[in-house]
Amino acid sequence: MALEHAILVSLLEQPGSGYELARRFERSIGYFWTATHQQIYRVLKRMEGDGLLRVREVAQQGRPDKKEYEVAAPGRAALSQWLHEPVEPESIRHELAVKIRGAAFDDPAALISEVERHREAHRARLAHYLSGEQRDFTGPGAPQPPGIRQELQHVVLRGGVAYERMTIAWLDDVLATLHRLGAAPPGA
Amino acid sequence: MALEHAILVSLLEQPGSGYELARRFERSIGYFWTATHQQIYRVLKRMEGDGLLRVREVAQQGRPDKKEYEVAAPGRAALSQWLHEPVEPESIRHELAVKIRGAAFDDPAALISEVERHREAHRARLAHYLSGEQRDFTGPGAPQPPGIRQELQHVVLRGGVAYERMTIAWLDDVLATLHRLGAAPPGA
DNA sequence: TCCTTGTGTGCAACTCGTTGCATAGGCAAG
DNA sequence: CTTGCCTATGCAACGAGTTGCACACAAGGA
Repeated sequence: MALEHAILVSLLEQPGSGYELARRFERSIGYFWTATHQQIYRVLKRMEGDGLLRVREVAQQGRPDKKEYEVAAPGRAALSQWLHEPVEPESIRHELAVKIRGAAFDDPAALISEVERHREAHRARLAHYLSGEQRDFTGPGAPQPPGIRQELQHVVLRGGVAYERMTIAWLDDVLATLHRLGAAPPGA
Repeated sequence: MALEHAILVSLLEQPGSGYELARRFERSIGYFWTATHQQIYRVLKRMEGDGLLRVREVAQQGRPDKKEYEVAAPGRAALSQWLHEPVEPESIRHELAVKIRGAAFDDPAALISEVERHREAHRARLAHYLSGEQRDFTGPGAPQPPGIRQELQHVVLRGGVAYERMTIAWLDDVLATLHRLGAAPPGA
């Protein structure tokens, strides 16, 4: 059900079409909740049917028409209700960790390039977060003083930054461990 | 498909029944991959049908019989193949982050108790990891010198510890932010 | 001219994952 | 002796999420 809520939040921040939402889910909101355009279109249709959203056909020039969605009163109420009920702390799912444990039954050194690839992806994401932070929150163009919305978006972004930094440090630890094991004789 | 691989790793570490696997997915492997017993039983059946696992009926006294699974040669090969192909870096899914951004459209202060609850859950998980680390890796009962399997399990556990520490620090940041906003006048 | 890229929406089929329920025996506490 | 918990396996139904494909039009480059 969380996709619904992520869509409500995103549409409250800014009304938009399914396509636009899909692109937001590649950045911004997508940093901590992912969805494909298929899923988004399907859920938007259902939410509209449930009266959570209003839709408006918008003609555009040089582009196909779009359906712009915005949050209706029941949608706002649904979000508010969800905010007041507890959600369970996340259960992490980390494929790479499974691989690392699995490497004990194969060749640990073969994982090195894979881990380096992940490290590079996280480094790039961190750089991306930091430039976004500069642009939207700490740079000269940022709203002064920041509103509640900016404050909350910023603290979420700081979480992303902390996550990436922690992950990069851990991947360095993993690489050091794999190199150490590569130097030692293999065996189960 | 990652559940299959997590099961292969877990059964290589120690053969066992669906029930036993389900319990491992509540600790150990479950720290970075979750699954319910339903899913596990279904996947075990499929994997056995695909020849990845061998099954053996084991009679027990005072308890129902169980089916003990162990990895067959094709299962080992499937794991090895997976280890050699790249997986995409994780897309995080963090419901609490969605809530925090959503709080801008409701009452931010109402989230405080929820965030505190999460903080407590992460604190408990960290304590649990640390005691497990002491028991299995850094304490006096740990194997000396550690084998490859221990080294890799340990580095994964260190990742869990780093994750929990980072998360607790971030939740403190979130709490400070929410308190600061609570002192200021509300408004969208 | 054709091919690719981008905007915009959507169906169909599938796998993954969750929830509720069912069965069945043993064991322990009230 | 009944209630509840633990071990142990499983079905059925649903919801969440992915993948592949399709259509339609516009713009730009080869």
